[in-house]
Amino acid sequence: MKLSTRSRYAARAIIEIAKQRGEKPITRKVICESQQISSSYLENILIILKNQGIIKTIRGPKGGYSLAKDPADITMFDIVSVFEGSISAVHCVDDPTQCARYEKCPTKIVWEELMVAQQKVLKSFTIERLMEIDCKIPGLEYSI
Amino acid sequence: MKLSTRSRYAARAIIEIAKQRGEKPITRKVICESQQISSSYLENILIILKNQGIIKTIRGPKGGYSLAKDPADITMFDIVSVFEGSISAVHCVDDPTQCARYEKCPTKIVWEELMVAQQKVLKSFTIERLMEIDCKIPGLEYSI
DNA sequence: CCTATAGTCTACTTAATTGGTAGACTTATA
DNA sequence: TATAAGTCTACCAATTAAGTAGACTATAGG
Repeated sequence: MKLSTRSRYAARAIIEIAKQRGEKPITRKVICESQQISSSYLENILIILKNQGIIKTIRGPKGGYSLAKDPADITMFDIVSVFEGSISAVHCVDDPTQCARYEKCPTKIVWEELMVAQQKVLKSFTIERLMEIDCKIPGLEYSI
Repeated sequence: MKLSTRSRYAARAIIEIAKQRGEKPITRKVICESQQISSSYLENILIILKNQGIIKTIRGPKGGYSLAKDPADITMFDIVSVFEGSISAVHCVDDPTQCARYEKCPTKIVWEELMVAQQKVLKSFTIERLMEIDCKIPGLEYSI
């Protein structure tokens, strides 16, 4: 049930990007330095976010990353689900044909409710909302 | 965010054990056959459940597995948390000292709410409740 | 046009985890 | 005392996660 570091790094990077408030793109170097994430590793993550249409990029000097849509239209669910595949805990919840006993399986009900609860929480957090929560503490960084 | 097969097998095995309703222990062989789980693999899982005081065992002929407590006192949270470690998605939610920025980290709030929501769902499902939901369909089995 | 900046692509490495298996050993019933 | 059961130790293979390296491409600005 652990979230991959990819999801967590993505969340932190997106917030860093959102802080620019559309003024100018932020470079990967700056994100890495403030978030203490390896640049090459973050590259993989940002490419995926770009392909998902969550962020956009500009190459060359003065280039960098910026949000592809309004912070109010990006949720934590959008970000996390890219890296965790489906967020459902069990395959059969996504694809009931996978399990012959699906219709009457007692445990299935647990996994379904779990997924619904998770989605609800993740969808409730937009980047906009997180920006309101955010506050800068220079000199401190994440350890995970 | 996927649940390991250990958790899922454990849940299914526990339900199988609970079906005996304390009459006599059920052998691993019987559980495996009805649940289509490898006996050696399930052994590892059942040992862990035993060490957690969730089930108890009797060795030798007429031996097998039975619940160590009342089905109403065993929740899905008890079972899942053994195999997933903590169910929290991120370390810092368990141990805030791990992260220097914890106090004001905007993403932390998401992971915390996620954990709370998960716990709530898992704790709401007791084995007793699942037994009421359960229904037998002989000849069919789980595919996952 | 050249150069420096900054993203992109491909491919690798390493370590951990997951899922699973084998076989010797212990316990206890009949 | 034979046999049915759980237990312990140790291994194996496949996958995924995390991270790295280096060549390549695009573009702003002089």
